[in-house]
Amino acid sequence: MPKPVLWFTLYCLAEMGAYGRGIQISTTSLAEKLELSQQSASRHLIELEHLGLIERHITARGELIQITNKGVEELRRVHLGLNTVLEKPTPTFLTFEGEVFSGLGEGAYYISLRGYRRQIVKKLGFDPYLGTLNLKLTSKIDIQTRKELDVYLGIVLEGFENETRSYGPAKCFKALINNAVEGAVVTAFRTHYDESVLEVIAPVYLRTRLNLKDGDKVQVKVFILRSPEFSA
Amino acid sequence: MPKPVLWFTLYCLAEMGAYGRGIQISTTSLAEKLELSQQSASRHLIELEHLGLIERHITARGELIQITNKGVEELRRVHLGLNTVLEKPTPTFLTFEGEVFSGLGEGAYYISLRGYRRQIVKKLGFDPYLGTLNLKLTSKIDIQTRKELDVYLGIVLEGFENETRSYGPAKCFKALINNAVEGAVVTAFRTHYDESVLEVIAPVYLRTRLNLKDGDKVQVKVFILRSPEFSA
DNA sequence: ATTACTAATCATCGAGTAA
DNA sequence: TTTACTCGATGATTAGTAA
Repeated sequence: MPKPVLWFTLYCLAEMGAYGRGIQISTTSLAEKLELSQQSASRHLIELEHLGLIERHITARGELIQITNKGVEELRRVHLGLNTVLEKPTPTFLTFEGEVFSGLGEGAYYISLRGYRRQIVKKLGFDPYLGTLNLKLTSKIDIQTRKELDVYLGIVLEGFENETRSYGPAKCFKALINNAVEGAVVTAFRTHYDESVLEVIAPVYLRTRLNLKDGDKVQVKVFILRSPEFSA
Repeated sequence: MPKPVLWFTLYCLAEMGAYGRGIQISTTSLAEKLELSQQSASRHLIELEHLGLIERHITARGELIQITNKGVEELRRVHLGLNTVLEKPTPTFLTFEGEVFSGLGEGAYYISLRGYRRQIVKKLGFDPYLGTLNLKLTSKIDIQTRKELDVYLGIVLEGFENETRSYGPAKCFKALINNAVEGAVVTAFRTHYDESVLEVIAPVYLRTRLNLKDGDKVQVKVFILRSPEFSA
């Protein structure tokens, strides 16, 4: 979590449209909105950039500011917290629809590692098929929803290291694929690769079990744990 | 708007349950959550109390903290802002159901004042019947929703003064009563009386027009202006 | 215009401690 | 145990100004 003052500046930027389309603004006008000096606005932007929460392109007449995925995550975290506090119903599951595509087989590699595999058996309750089903999310709303996963509590697979290298932690959610097979969705922890992809694992080979080929549509129901995580 | 640091402390308190039931907590344990010193936690609580955002009852072993309506409003304001930013659909109207009851006739008094009446004609487009229909909200969800009105933009009736005294500003929302009559809901601006009451005005005498007597249920559809207000 | 440096100012914080 | 004071240290903000 960034410091409250910085979070607030980030929030202000978002209100002005820096999420998505991005905005062009001068530090002076930002300062007015924040009720701070031009110098402080400038410093805040520098610090937010260093934290990786915004991207900037400084031009002659102001700067182009865009909130990064990491930045949106910080906003989303508080949003979820407020949802809970203000008694907005928190979903118990999220549904996605994606198209099957072939990855490069890294999924299979990671799952085959004993460090991960043993945790999957223990924490998810099944011995995974050694491969992942990659789903490309196409609708805008699904991609949007996908990002919400980042701030929900999931089942954590701890990072570990073997002789060769070290492996980071990952976050899983139990899931139901095509309303038929129980499995899980796996997301790397705090690594922002492609936000429009869902990686699914299951105890069985999903392609044969569900008779899938590239381009087929698949529905996934992802189960959320109650409260949003709240930590740095 | 309180300072960002204080807002954040307020938010933390809310997360711990200080909204609604209230919490018993020591400044030391609060300090841990905030990652601040006990002294700072203490100071924050003092300041929040001075701002009227929380109420405290200090006991031998910690203090009882309760977030006030004003405090919740501050949280709600940011929540709504985040809704907009994160592209959650903002409602265009809110619906309520309440029971008719007889007030003390102050409604009629206020509306009869030229200072308000002229603004109603001009800004709401009708000449109001000189009285209000009081609705008591009974369901918890309606009372909850009623509070949301505080942070939405409405049509503002400016305050004024006459020979006798001065009158504060009020906020209105156009409304549809029982899906039949067009009128408006009036809320005093930043005065927190009874949060479970809705005051309705209309160009006609609603009790005869809709054939209402005390205790009858009435549906009200309240129309919201686009964006939430964002100011002190 | 801009952004952002340095230096001076001012607010906030935490240590120590009283009640 | 508590809360919350004083006060010196820390850190954030603004003024002035360079680029």
